[in-house]
Amino acid sequence: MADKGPYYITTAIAYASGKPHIGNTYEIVLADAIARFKRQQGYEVFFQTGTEEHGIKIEEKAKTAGVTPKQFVDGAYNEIKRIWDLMNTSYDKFIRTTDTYHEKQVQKIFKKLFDQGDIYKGSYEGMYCTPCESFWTASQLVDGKCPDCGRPVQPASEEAYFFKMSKYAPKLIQYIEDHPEFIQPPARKHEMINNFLKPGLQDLCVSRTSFTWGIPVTFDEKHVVYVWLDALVNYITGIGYDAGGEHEELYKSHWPADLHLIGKDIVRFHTIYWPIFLMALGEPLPKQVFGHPWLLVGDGKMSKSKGNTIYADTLVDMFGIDAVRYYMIHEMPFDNDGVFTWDTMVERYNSELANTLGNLVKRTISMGNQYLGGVIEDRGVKDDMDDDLYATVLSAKAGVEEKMATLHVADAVTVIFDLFKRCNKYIDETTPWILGKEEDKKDRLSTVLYNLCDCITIGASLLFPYMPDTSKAILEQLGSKEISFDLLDKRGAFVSGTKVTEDPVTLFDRRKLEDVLKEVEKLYPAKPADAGEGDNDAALTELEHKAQIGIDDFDKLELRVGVIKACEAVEKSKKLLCSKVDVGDKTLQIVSGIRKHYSPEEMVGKRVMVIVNLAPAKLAGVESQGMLLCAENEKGDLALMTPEKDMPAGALIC
RNA sequence: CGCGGGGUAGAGCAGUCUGGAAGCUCAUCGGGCUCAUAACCCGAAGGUCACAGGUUCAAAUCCUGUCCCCGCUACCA
Repeated sequence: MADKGPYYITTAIAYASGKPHIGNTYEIVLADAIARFKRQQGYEVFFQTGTEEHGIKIEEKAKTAGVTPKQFVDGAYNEIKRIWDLMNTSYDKFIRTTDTYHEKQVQKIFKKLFDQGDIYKGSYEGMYCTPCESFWTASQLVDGKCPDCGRPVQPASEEAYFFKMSKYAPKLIQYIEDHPEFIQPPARKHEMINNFLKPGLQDLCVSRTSFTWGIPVTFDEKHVVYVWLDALVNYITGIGYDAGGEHEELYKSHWPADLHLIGKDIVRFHTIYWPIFLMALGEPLPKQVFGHPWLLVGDGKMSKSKGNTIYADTLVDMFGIDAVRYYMIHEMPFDNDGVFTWDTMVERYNSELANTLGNLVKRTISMGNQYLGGVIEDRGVKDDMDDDLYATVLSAKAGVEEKMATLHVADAVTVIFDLFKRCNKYIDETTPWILGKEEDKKDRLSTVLYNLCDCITIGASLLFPYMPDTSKAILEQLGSKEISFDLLDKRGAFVSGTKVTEDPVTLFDRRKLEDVLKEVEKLYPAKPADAGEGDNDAALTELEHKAQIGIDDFDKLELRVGVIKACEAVEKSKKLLCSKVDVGDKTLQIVSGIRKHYSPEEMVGKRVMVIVNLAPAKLAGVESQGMLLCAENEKGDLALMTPEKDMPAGALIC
């Protein structure tokens, strides 16, 4: 096969905080399909994935678990790698940000950028959480509070290193506009330019002093390198970049990357910060960044028996590796989030895998054995029907290439399954079981079955990048060999006279939805029905718990019943309501992000739970002097907390 | 008037750039076939292509306005 040159593809590195769920697993499978396809086309592919192992969160999780951070990430790494391997992904390199060579390069890179003036020492203005000793930027805050402990934060400043983002912004805008294919899907590009680049980039804080589980800055040891700088450069350190210019061969041949495959949530880091870091280092920018949508877990009707966290290994146990790969690859729209449901999983499995594909292979081989003793020869008795069959089959390769060129991976798979469907139709058109009964039609019969084996060989070969095991299994049953990609648009992939297997195995056993649901029920036992609807059953959700506190911590809070006297929408906001709340001896003005759930009218008169002694803050320019407490479920629905008996405004909650 | 994406058959989606008889999968109904995994093949029913205007011989597709949904951002103390 012709060598088409290097192709470097990466996934984002997975955060080593626990077992990856199917949403995380989707990315590696998608990347694997692309990588395998590119190899098939003849590219010299290098496919990198890995784990991000630093940061305060990991430091804390390790503490909670009573192990060292390193022990903790070793465990997470093993689990992540196990899932990646389970999914049969063909990565060439698995990088860990705790790998020594990576840490060394990060330190050299930091130093280099400092020496050339792109990184400078300044002070970090941010929101500080005293108990956690952590700084947060406004965007990191969760509900305006510390994302870790949920407590209020105060403005503060500390010494930190900054990267001069603004210096490179014009060059980056130019690059993005000159390379319309750089950010995919295109919608993301507009978000980046309009939300970040056009308003002006802020310098990025690239060091922290608030935790130690990170890569130390060599010349100022109380600082560790900010996690994103550490993480992003994995794409170059993994293939042998050296900040001193002593690059390894792999780096020379494969950088810049052809594709960074990442989740849509981190597009900003990959299309703004990462390119700017590279510009500062004087290295070329990656050719394309694709922010893929998310694979979500929907709930649908059978909610009682379902959880929110589904892991790939659970699915593999039930359906097999390739069926899960198929689902992940095929059920995802190009730029909309996809949803996993058990119904859809079973439906795709039965309809496409068992019926269309599995059954096709089985019936073809069975007929070959039944009528021809298993030896399939092309005896040259042709018919117009054959040309029509081949018209579809031989154009499939071009169809797949076209779809893959724009990363429409799901559509590429559809093209292949259209091929298999056409084969099923051909069987009905040619009625081999009738030909088989008449001695003088034997030659025609043989040709018909030859054509089928030929077409299935082509289809199975095209299928390889997406469902490698299935592809191999089909070819093996046909007695066929792996076919060079260049030959997949020509007749004759299947060698005339080949003997097919005597007892074809069923590739995909049909599954009954009710049986699957029973298994699911066992795996995810439903919580005893307490509420009426039960449609947001959280039985299996792993809740994140906060550190235990003492009664004295609780005593710091002043919680009282408040009565809402007046309420109006905050004009400049979509989410905020501004309420005047009577808390007994005074009326507080409180701004809350609940506009989606409550109208100003219905708020008035409600008795609610209020934190009275929260430091005031401005939201959308409006001062807020407290906080209304709400319960929130995983879907984001909110409900105000109200006393279950009538209590007066100002009643202490304790 | 912050930026962007979307609203197409019961469900899930394609088609919109480059106007030219509304398509795919599943589900439903009818028929065919029996090699095969209750499979496979054919056909039918089912859509005012969010709404209202406009351009055009012709609009799901182009233009204008309106209504909903969803991301991102600012701001969910």
